[in-house]
Amino acid sequence: MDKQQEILAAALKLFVENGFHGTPTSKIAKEAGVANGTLFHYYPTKDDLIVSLYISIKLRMATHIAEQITDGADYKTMFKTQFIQALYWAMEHQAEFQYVQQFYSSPYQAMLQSAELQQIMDKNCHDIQRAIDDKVIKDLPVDYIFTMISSHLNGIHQYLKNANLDEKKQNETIAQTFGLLWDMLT
Amino acid sequence: MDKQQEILAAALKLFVENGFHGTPTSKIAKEAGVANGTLFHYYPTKDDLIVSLYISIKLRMATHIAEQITDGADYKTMFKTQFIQALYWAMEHQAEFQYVQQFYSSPYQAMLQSAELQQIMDKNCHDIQRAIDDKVIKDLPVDYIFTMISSHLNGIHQYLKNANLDEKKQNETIAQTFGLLWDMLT
DNA sequence: ACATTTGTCGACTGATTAGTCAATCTAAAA
DNA sequence: TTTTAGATTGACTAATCAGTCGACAAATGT
Repeated sequence: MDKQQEILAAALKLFVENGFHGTPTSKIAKEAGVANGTLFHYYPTKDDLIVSLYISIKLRMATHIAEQITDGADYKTMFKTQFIQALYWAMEHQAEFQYVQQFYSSPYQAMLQSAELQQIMDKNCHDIQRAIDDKVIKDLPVDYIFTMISSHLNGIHQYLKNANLDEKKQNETIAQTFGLLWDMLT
Repeated sequence: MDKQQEILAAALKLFVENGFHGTPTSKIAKEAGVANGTLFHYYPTKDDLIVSLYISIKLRMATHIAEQITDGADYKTMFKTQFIQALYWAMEHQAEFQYVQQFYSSPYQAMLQSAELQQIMDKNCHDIQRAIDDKVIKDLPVDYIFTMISSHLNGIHQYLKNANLDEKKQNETIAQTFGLLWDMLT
C-alpha cells in the first residue's frame, strides 16, 4: 500500500471514530505513518482529503457491484444482484459505508461535484427508466424510485449492523427485504 | 425567546450550515446575541450543546406528532397519521430534520443516552408489536419494521426536499408513499 | 553522468478555539 | 432595605490546528 492509500485508510478510520471535527490532520499523518507535509502534498487542504476519500469509497463500491452483474439477465435479477451486492459490500466495509453516510449528511456534501460519480448515478437512473418504460417497474418519477431503493438499502444495512445475525439468517433477511422492495415497486 | 433558546436556534443554523467542525462556539454566541460566557453557563461544553440540541429537536418533533394522534382509531389510521405528521413536521422544519440526520450519522450519536428519547422509541416499538400480535402487520422483528418505516420516512423526505413539488402534488406523493409502505408491511 | 521532476520530511507559524474567571447586573426572597 | 442566588458579561489563556517551507532523497528522463 503506497503512502497515498495509507493516508486514505488512516483518514477513514479516524474520521469515522472521531468525526471531521475531532481528527486533526497531524493525527491522520501519524496514523498513516507519513510526515505532516506528505499529507498536504497529496491533498492540498483537509477539505480536499475529506471529499477525495468519499469519492474513492463510492468508486470502489461501484466497481465491486459492476463486477458482479451478469449480462442478459431479466430486470428482477439485475436489480436483485445489484441490491444484494451493495449490501454485501456494505456489511464487509462497515467503516466505509458509515463514512459515506456521515459525509452525505454533512455540509461537505455540497462541495461534491464529481463527473465520475455523476456518471454512475446516471447509469442507475437509466436502468430504472428502462424498467419503467418496459412496464416492469411502476410508472413513478425515476428520482422517487431511486430514493426509495437507496433508503431501503440504508435501512436494512442499519438493521443488520445492529441485529448481528448469523450469516444464514442475514442472507435470508437480505433476500426477503429485496422481495418486499421489488413487490412494492412493480 | 430567552437566551437559552436563542443559543439553540443559533447553533442549529450554524451547525447545519457549516458542520460541527466549522462552527466555533464564539460564532454561535454572536449569532445568538449573547456573550461568550453565557453559552458555557447553559452548556458546559460544546459537546453538551450538540447533544442537547439533538434531544431538544427530537422532543419537539415527538410532541408535534403526539398532539395529532386521535384515540380509538384503527391501526392503519394511527400509523398513517404518525407517518404523515412526521413528514409534515420534517418539511416545515428542514434545518431541524437535517440536523437530526447529521447528528445521527456522526460519532456524537454514541454520546446519546436520553431516557426521554428512549421512552418515545419504546412507545413506537410497542405500537408496532401490538399491530404484529393482532396480525395486522407481518410477523417480522420489531426492529426490522421500525427501521423500514424510518428509512422510508428519510427517503421520501429527501425526495420531496429535492423535487420541490407544489403542495397538492406533495400531499399526493406523501399519501401514496404511505400506501406503498403499508402494503409492504401488511 | 547529469538534470529535472516528484516524493518525503518535520520543524515552524499565524490564526483560531474551547473554555475560564472575576466582576457586574437582575430580581425576587427574607 | 438587605441578602442571596442565579444570569450575564467579555477580556483572557493555554492549547491546538491547518497549512507552509526549505532541505533532502528517489526516481525518471536524456
